[in-house]
Amino acid sequence: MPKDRRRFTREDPDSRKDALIRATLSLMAARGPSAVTVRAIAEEAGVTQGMIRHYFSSKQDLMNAAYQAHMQTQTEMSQATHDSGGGTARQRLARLIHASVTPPVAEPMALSLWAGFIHMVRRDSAMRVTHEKTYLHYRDLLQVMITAAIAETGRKVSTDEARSLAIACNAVIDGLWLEGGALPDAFDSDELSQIGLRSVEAIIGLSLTGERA
Amino acid sequence: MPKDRRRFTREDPDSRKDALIRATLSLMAARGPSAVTVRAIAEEAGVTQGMIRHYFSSKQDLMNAAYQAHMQTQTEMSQATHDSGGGTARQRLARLIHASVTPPVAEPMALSLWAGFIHMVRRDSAMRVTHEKTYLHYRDLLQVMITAAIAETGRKVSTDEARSLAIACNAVIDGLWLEGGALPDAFDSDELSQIGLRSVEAIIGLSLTGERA
DNA sequence: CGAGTAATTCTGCAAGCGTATAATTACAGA
DNA sequence: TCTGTAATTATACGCTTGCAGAATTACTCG
Repeated sequence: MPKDRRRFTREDPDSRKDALIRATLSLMAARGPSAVTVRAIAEEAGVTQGMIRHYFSSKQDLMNAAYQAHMQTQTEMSQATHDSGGGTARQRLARLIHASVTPPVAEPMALSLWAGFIHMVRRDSAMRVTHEKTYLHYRDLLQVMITAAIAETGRKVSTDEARSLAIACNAVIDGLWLEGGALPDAFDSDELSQIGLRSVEAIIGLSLTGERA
Repeated sequence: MPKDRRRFTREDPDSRKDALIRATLSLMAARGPSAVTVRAIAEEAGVTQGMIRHYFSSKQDLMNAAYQAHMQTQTEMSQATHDSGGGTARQRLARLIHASVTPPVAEPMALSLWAGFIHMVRRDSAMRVTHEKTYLHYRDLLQVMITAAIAETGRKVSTDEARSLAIACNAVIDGLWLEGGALPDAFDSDELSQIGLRSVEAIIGLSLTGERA
């Protein structure tokens, strides 16, 4: 009777789920969607494949959870810097922009993750809701901060105008994030951050750094 | 002796390859990377699966060809409008921007295609070369046109400055392209095009439409 | 310390995958 | 019209996939 069944310790559900989610994201980022199999996830998480269906109702369910976790992390990372520290609205806006186009928010693996999930977003309504919420939440934050930054200089903007400016600034940031992730070696360090800052300044017609462009 | 073997007609190699490539792109766009199987491709193209390995050395080889074909189409579509028609450099730049953020260049399926291929780009060197060439080609075109547009007003820009402006404008365009594709219902028609135009005007400090913002 | 139970591992299955190759067919040229 | 050959279809193989359920183990509670 060969008793080579592997030993294990019971862990609390949350840490097990977390391990599975982290394994999923790690595989998706490093090796693409086709490498995200239940067996690979289990191995990466250090468990056997049965655990996936024990803690999630299906592989797709785990994917949804992983996507949600990733988006939340991205949001938190880009906003942590600007929330803390205080300063003027312009300074906080500058910090938000910088954080959004530099690591750890902007890096090749984050782009891989985004690309790996985006096609599921189109077909899975739960994932689509997560996606829209995250995007609009970020853009709304941008809109509020742009409005505040402009207000500091005494000018006022209508809601419609602020919306357009936020869409534009969001596009610059998204574009730089995308390019930095797709061609990581094509730009100097800080180059994308500086370009992002100057572009937003030009779009909203306002210096964020105290210097004149 | 059941002779239910399907009838067929011989076609020239180019049209067969083209049908397989179009089927590949169609599946990738509509149903994502996991739906792109040799059997699905063959069915979509109206042939049997043996054809794929008859005309391509492997499925991956077909994927490369499809990616290349897609990128070439995108490039041609975005540049067709601005090349023809003449006009000032500013007018041609405005047309290029408009074409780049409106259908058929900017649409959900183009984004799906891009996302589906991007992870292969990271690992396959042939695909990476195609990717870099396409990206840099577009950005260089942008840089040339920005330089020309500014020159029309009598100003001059250094090469370094033109490069930064091109990266910034490319980011806006990419960002709007991405957002239009990811949330097709979140924007009015022409909204993204107008925002793109105004943003580029602000970044390069120049009116492209003859009006003052 | 012993029994119950839930967490975890293990094994198996049906379906689908990419690839290889044999069998057939359509067409060109003699 | 017949024959050779390349294009096309059809079939099969070995492997992997997601999923399901039985077997086993670690831990809790009396």
